[in-house]
Amino acid sequence: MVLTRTAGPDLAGLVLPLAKTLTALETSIARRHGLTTWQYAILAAAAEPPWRTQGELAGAIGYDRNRIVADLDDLEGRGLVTRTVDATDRRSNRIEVTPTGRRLAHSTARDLRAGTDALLAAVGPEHDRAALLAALEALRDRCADDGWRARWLRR
Amino acid sequence: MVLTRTAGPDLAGLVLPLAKTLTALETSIARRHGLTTWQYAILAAAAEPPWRTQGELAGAIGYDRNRIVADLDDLEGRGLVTRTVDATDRRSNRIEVTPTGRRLAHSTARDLRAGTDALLAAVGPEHDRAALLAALEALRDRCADDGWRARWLRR
DNA sequence: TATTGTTATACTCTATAACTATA
DNA sequence: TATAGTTATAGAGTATAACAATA
Repeated sequence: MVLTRTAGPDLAGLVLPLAKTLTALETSIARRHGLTTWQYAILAAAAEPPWRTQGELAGAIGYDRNRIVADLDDLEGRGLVTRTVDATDRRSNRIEVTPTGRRLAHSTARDLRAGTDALLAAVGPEHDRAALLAALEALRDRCADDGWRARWLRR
Repeated sequence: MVLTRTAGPDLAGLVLPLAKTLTALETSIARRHGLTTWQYAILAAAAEPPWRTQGELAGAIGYDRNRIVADLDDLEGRGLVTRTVDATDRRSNRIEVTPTGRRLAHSTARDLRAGTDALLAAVGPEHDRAALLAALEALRDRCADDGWRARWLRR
């Protein structure tokens, strides 16, 4: 969101613009396929069993159970997912992706993958790329570390 | 913002959560120093000469000339910056950071730096860290590349 | 009483337009 | 007329609360 001007290596100054671009890429690609980024996330997450309820689905992609309703209304209306009341618990809905929805999710994922690959090509040889991804994984794990979060993210 | 489930290395799935955490870190640290992230960005950018006008300052940090007004009102009211009409062009304001504002910017930057360093410590030896930063720079530059943007970011 | 889906409401951040004073 | 600063307004995205049906 913001520059953090410091003398040394500025991690935020490197990562934040990159994240902004990746978000724009997701938005652009999803849009070309007639989806919002959340709709694509829903489709992609729901495409892999086990089937989930609406709430679980929302939670699985970091969305919320309130907003997912309208998106599912739209996806269902376009024949990309089906919503059926669970016979064992009539409060909850089972979400299933139709073959059409599955194809759409796959083609979107393919384009998205091609776009990020075209970005990653800037990093050079294969082993540099692997090292980058490994380092990013280490950072991602540290981000989830309770100790680090308690020390640095408490208000 | 969103998961991009693909088979191979998922750049967005690695970078986006990291960016979210870095943003949360900035928000948290700035808040501890009584600032919003934008206010900190303003203070940090204005702290280094050449002195700028409001609009240039906003542009320099990716902010906009409308919203910076209220932030400068606040910063000025707290004695962290001064706003003086430019004598050569009475339409524009010259923004200057006070010694107090400078100290606040520095202490905030120090904490921010310490937080990201604690993250980067997860990456291991010094040369791995350097390689990561170099790779991120390459990605950042590729993000700005007109060819890539035209191919992947057009709507 | 608790939970699932649903709807309504409010809040934050951002984007656009319009006004003033200077040039 | 054009520009810098300012103000007001509208929009997207998000978060919170309340409701009906079901358990």
